Formats: sequence, C-alpha cells, structure tokens
Amino acid sequence: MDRALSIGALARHSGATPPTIRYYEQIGLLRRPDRRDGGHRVYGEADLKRLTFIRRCRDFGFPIEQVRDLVSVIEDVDRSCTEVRDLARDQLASVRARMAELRELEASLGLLVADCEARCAGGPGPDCVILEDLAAPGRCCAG
Amino acid sequence: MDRALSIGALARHSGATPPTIRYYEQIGLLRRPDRRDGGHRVYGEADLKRLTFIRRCRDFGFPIEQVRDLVSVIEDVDRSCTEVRDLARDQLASVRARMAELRELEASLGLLVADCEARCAGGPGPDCVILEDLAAPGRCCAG
DNA sequence: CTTGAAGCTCAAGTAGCTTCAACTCTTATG
DNA sequence: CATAAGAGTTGAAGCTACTTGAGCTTCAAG
Repeated sequence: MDRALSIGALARHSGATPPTIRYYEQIGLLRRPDRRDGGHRVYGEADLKRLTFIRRCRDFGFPIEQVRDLVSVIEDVDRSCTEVRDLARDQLASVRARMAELRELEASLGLLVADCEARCAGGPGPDCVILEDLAAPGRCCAG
Repeated sequence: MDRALSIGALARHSGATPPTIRYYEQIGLLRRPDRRDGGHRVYGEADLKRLTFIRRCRDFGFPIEQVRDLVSVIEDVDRSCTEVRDLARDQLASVRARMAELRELEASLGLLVADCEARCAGGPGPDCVILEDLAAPGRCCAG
C-alpha cells in the first residue's frame, strides 16, 4: 500500500512546501525520487516518513547540518539513540542561551519604552532625551 | 575637539567591526566619510554618535530597515519621540512572541531528552522508539 | 628603510529557504 | 476531444545582515 504522492501531496502531508522539498532534494537531504513520464516527481511512504522526521527536527530548531547527522543516525544500524539524546541536549542548551539573550532584550526594551513614557513628553526628535541617550557612548537609558 | 578616527578606532569605540562599518556605508546607513590622501576613511565624533545609535538599535533587535527609520526620526526635526516608543513597543511584542516560541521549543526538547533517557536503553538506531516517533506522522513523543 | 599591522576594493559565501520567469503536464469539465 | 485551470518543471536570483577572502596599498613604529 505504498501509495504514490505528488510533490504537492507530500507537501500537504509533511508540512513543507514544494519548493522546500525540491530544495532538500538539491542539498541531498532527500533522495531523488522517481519521475513520471512527464517528469513529475513521485514519492512514497518512506519519503513521507523521512521528510516528517526532517521537518520535526527543523521545528526543534536543529540546523540543517545537524539534521543531516540525525538522519544518518536513523539509517545507520551501528549508531545509537544516545547520539540523538546528546544532540538534543546541545540543542536545548543553545535554545536556553538564546532565550536568556531575549530576556535581556525584553527587559531593555521595556525600560526604553517606559523611559519614553516617563521622561519625554513626546517632543520632536532633537529634544528627546531618549534619542540622545541612545546615541551617547557608554551606558544607555535601557542599556 | 572633533578628533579624527580611523575605521579601526571607530570600530573599537562603537563595538562594530571595520567590515560592518564599510557595509553600513555601502547600504547608506552611514554617510561616506572623508578620506586621507592614501584613501583611508576618516571619521569624527558625529559618526561615532550615529554608529553607536545604530549598533544600540541593532542590539535591541531592530532590523536594519527599522533602524533606518529610527535614524531618520533623530535627524528629522519635525518627527517626534513617540514614534520611537511605538517602534520599540512593536519590537517588544515580537521579542515576546519569539520568546514564547522558544519556550515551547525548550519544553519539547526537554521532553525529547527525557524520553530518550526513559524509554530507550541506548540501543542502535533502528531499535530506538524515539527515532520511530520522530519519523511518524501525527503527534510525536515531544510534539 | 624595513616590517607588520591596518586599510583598501570587489566579489563571493553564509543559512534556509522563497520568489520569479517561462515553460510543460495533468485533470476536470463541456 | 478540446480546452482551461491548476499543479508541476527548471534554473537563477533574492532575502538578512553580515563575514570572509584575495590581492593589493598605506601607515606607523623602530
């Protein structure tokens, strides 16, 4: 029951778009599928499975090159699942680092907005103390 | 006291790199500076101030095109500081949205790692239930 | 005067796709 | 069977915000 899928059908089932699928094929992340007489790509269940895996990894934020590693872990009988765990741990760490950066950014931006409310009366550019602060070397109002 | 700065000195004082400064010049975010006889760029305090402002906006996560707007707010006498506040508010909202995404990602990755610990004994690829889950359509272990 | 650091220009590379132009193929309907 | 819409094809360029590289010139210190 390995029903044939067009690129559009594969896209719908996997959550990728047709151009993305062609792109993955181009960079060697997906195999080159069989073609119909007219040249249209034909996919099967195995392709859907693999693409689903790839999309899921991408949703997890893994960069393409790491996805390549992960795919090879799946297909290589000799490599272990703990490799996936370790890669996921690394990924978790970088997600957390990025979140910490964003938290700082959030705090700074919040301060900037608050300062704009408190210290400026909505005056024009050159009179605004906030804009002056932003342009001054050293620490900034929300820095 | 408008001491002259080389591109390297400007870089050190502003936190940008020389290539980045040249890039900003190329895209019209910084004016074209005067040159010495040998062709080297010469900057002044005004350039440092402007670049500091730009870098700070970039650190806040504003995209280049919005920085362009912000710079014009500064230089246009008729436009008000509240514009900056509004842009900062928008930016704050998108930072928060991005953070929410990352929080979900963190939770999912955490689950993935936990599942790998709990359900797999570190077996090889084809035997790992986690890898199966990731490739299966529909919901995933940490989905 | 020599040497090494810093600067110059222009071009290409990075990630991860998306979008475009200019076609061809398939499928549904009349 | 004709036709028109929609889906598919290709290769190339575009996107963000820079970074890197090649190959050369200039500057500052000793």
